Amino acid sequence: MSQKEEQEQLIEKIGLGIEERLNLSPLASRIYALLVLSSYDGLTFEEIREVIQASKSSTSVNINVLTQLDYVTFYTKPGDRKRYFKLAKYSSLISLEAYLQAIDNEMEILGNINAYNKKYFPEKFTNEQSLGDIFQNYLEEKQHLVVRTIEKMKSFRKSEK
Amino acid sequence: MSQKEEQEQLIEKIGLGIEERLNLSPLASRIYALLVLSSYDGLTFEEIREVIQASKSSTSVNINVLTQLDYVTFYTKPGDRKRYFKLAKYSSLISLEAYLQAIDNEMEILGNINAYNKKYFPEKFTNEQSLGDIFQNYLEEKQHLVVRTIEKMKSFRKSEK
DNA sequence: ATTTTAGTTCGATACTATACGAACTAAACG
DNA sequence: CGTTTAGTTCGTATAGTATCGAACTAAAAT
Repeated sequence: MSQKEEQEQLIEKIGLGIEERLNLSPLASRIYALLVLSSYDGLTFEEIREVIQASKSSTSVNINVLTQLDYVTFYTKPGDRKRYFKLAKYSSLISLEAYLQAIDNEMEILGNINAYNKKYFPEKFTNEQSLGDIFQNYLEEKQHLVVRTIEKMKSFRKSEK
Repeated sequence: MSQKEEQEQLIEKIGLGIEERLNLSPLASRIYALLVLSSYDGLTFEEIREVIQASKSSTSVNINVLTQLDYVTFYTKPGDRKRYFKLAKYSSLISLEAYLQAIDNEMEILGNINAYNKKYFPEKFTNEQSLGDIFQNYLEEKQHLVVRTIEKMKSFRKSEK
């Protein structure tokens, strides 16, 4: 299998994952995926278009979405109007921060549910808690893991500067 | 605020979360949310319809989706044609198992990406790994956490029987 | 046996998301 | 100054859900 074929197949595979995890459009996800596989040096608008086979307008819109979300950055070269797009080095940090938000939200909701049930069904609430406890414990540990990972990444970034 | 109002607001809030996390339709998510708040005793088809304010057809379809996915079960009473729907006791186990699948998939993809980059950009690959390592480590720990939680839940279930 | 209850299935409609082409802009080049 | 390059913006087409109402079915009640 040629590199091109390998690349194409991987883009589809990664793209589907991105689409789910980050809630991006298929096209944005494919661009993201392409950049994951090409992140060593930036790709131009036209290079991206050629691989992804999308119109200028869609390419433009979706690259902009990705840059606005800080998943993608670009650099320019003197005497060259093109932009060179690449995956933001800390895109994984960005997405983890978003994920932490989601976890916090889930924990808040779980709190709401417990409060509601305690208020309106106090008698049934006390027993039969263990399964809920296991889940709550899981959520807390996951939250800690994400927080720790974010910290690790940040301190790595600091050490680089 | 009345119980009804509180319930309505919580249903919307929980529903949005479910919609994202489990990729269910808005209506299915709301039904799920309602059952989370009423799981002590089952609700009938009509009771669900009334709270959710959806048509019979949509209600039917979406309850069936939820039962097929094992998020919801029902019981019947002798001499009563209605079904009483409630959240499956182990719905959280079911969704964690789905989540584990997603993590495994993500890890496989990460492996694919590394293999691809190693193959086509071997020189750039060796240095600059640390950030990727942090992420990979995070994924592994998350996987373990989920596996451990699933085991806890299963052994809890066993102890109940 | 006919009516009611409890839901199911089908086809139509409405809504949203995704992507496109064509016309446009702004900078640089010749 | 006119043209090319590098993209942007706008309105439109299309496709894929989600939900609905209406007609249907199967079991139970009268």
